[in-house]
Amino acid sequence: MSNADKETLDRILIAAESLFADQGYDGTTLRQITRRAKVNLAAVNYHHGDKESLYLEVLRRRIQPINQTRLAMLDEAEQQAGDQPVPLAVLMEILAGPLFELYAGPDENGRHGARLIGRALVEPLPFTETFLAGEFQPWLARFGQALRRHVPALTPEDFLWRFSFVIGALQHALATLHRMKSLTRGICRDNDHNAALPRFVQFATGVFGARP
Amino acid sequence: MSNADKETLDRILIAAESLFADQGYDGTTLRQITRRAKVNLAAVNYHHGDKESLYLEVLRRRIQPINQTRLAMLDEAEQQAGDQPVPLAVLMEILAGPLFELYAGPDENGRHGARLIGRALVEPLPFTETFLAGEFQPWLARFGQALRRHVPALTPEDFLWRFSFVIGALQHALATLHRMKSLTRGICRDNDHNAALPRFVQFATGVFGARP
DNA sequence: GTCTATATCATGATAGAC
DNA sequence: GTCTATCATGATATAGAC
Repeated sequence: MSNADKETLDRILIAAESLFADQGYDGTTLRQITRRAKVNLAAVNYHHGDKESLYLEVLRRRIQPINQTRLAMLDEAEQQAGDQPVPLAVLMEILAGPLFELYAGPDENGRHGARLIGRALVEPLPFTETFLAGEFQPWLARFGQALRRHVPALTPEDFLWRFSFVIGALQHALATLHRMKSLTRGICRDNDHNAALPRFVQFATGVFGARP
Repeated sequence: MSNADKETLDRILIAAESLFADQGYDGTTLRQITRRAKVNLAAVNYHHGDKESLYLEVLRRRIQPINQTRLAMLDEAEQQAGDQPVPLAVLMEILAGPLFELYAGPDENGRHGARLIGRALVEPLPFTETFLAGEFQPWLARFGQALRRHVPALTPEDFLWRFSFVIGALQHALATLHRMKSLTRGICRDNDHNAALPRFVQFATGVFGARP
């Protein structure tokens, strides 16, 4: 693949990502994307097929590395723990860390990607369902097992409800990180991932910690 | 207002509500709404002006009674508590109870309204911002004060982060209540508000309970 | 591979008859 | 108040020149 291709492709993906994160799938037009990417309208169809395919590519580009990292972190943590359960705080770091790192990392567009992941999971589009299920199911199954060991007395239903609450808190945090200042009347800062991650870990550890 | 008016108006609002809840604002067309409501396409413009006004009316119809109920419950709880803080579990019932009651109540369309509230708060549309701020700010301020008394040692920033996590959990629970079965591979039931509310109260009480 | 030009269609909104 | 008919716009997608 030539260099010019790569740049055009990347510009489209990056422009699409930030617009999808801000406005959602239906709220974003291909014209907005090509305008921001400074490419011709036809380029997106040529490179990515239709709008749905483009959206899935944007998602896949962010979700796959994150879930790979999570699996690798889980591997290492379980090896270190031996027969013992992986500590709760470590599990929650595995859950949230890669997302906040994407948000904060060297890739300045990562924060749009992280926000988009939160948004894509909240508002389901029909054509993303099987894709998202396939992307998350493998690592979520293993993560759930590891987490389950900390609360063996909970019924499966109780466990899943608690897990659902924690996932909701994480997605909400990701989706609002860029406007926390206005949401908190100036008390919290915008994009303050350094504040968010440890507080989330503490929060989530407490939820699954030793309580009735 | 004549009876026929009211029925037409209501049919439009109810149809719009369920479609907005399923597909979001941008994903829903006026034609879908009028088709489901079995009214003419022009009726919605005649009665409600444009699409944005209709959306705001749909939201207002659900949000106003809920926040009024919350304020009344808070009044009563504070009167009962006297100088003492209102118990945490009571506060969380005030936060979540009216929403789950709308979801489960005698109005069979309430569940779409409850889901829409969750969705409207997650994915902000430019033209809803001032409306939503105005609707929630009055009661949220009082609720925050009451909740704050349980964790006076927390910094304002820590407090707001925890509150944000809890709000996110609540919104996520509301937004996914109708598809919990598929999300949990059959373990939780769909629309099981009787399972969700007490578990949320327990969860949220724990988050603000006596922990470091 | 890239762009111009365009085909095709659906949308929100309205004018005007009844 | 309600409906038919229609408008202007902007959407996705593609055909075909270069």
